[in-house]
Amino acid sequence: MIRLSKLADYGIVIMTHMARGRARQHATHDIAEATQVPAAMASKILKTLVRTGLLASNRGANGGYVMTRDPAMITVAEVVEALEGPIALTSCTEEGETDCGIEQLCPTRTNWQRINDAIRTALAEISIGEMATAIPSAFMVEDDNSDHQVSRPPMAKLA
Amino acid sequence: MIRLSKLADYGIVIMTHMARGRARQHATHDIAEATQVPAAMASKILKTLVRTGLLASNRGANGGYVMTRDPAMITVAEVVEALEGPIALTSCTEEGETDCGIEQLCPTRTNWQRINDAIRTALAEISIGEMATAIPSAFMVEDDNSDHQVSRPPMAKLA
DNA sequence: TTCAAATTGGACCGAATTGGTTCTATTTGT
DNA sequence: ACAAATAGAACCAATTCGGTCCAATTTGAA
Ligand code: FES
Ligand code: FES
Repeated sequence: MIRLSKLADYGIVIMTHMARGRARQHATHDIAEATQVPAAMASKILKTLVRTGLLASNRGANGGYVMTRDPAMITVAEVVEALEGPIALTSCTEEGETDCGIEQLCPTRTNWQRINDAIRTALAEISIGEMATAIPSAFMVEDDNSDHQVSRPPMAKLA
Repeated sequence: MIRLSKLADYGIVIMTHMARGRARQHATHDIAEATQVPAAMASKILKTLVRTGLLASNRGANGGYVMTRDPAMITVAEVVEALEGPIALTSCTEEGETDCGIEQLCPTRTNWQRINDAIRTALAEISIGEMATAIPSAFMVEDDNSDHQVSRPPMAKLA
């Protein structure tokens, strides 16, 4: 009923991958290959993740991307927000858009806010760290190609 | 970060309106006027709400739409689902789409499910009744034109 | 110093989705 | 018979989205 954009979907997959790998730094090419996200797409995503501060980059030869924080401290909400742009709330709740006289009273408005909050909270309660390591390690497969792949099965649709 | 379609947005506004008005039956024209949703649009929405069973219709002259349930018993989740089509979960979780070998183990998958559930729950925890009547009645304006309007300010963007 | 491996930023495009309209058929009260 | 409604579907325009491509820059290494 609510669709998450592929950008965000991919973004989470990528972050999860980076969190899992023991390598501290990852190059676009490797990430794309491992996650099956089209390289150009992955690049685009990585770039914006840098802009938003969730990743840092080392340019030039032997460059790559590094997570700036402990994966356990990064929420999926952050990743999604980073990729789907600034969190635009209901137009009514936005600054300066005082069109419908009864702002202070309108029940619909406050209820929407409740819904908004509920969703954001849900998304903020799961960390990339969890996404990456929720499997009991005993069950982990040898070669880490068990990485979550996007190939055919994208994670896209929500709820 | 997550956009609700205008269809769903409008749908909720319309249902809320119908819940609020003391009239049991509402004609498309009146609803459109009251909510500022373009008439054709409103019509389309009402039709599908009937198809999904949230509304009943009386055809012919003096016809109109009626809620089939107590507004307090209708959740926003239901309205949204009714209008945005069947709830498609992650392709991986859908039947028959067993592409990525490790379904049983993939942590990402189970976490997505958690997120999905969290969101659906959030949406299911607010009833149309609440949307319509959350204001302490003491504060209600005389003429019910204080109805939530869509005109300029649509409720569209979520979280 | 020159080359190759990387990231950066932005423009760009085709396809899918969405928001919205319109038209015809059907039902029903008067 | 007529008018007021809903039913259903086709249809169109505009936006958004998924994805690609390119020119510029940075940096390690031969
Ligand atoms: S529409 Fe703006 S407050 Fe209700
Ligand atoms: S991608 Fe299907 S289970 Fe992880």
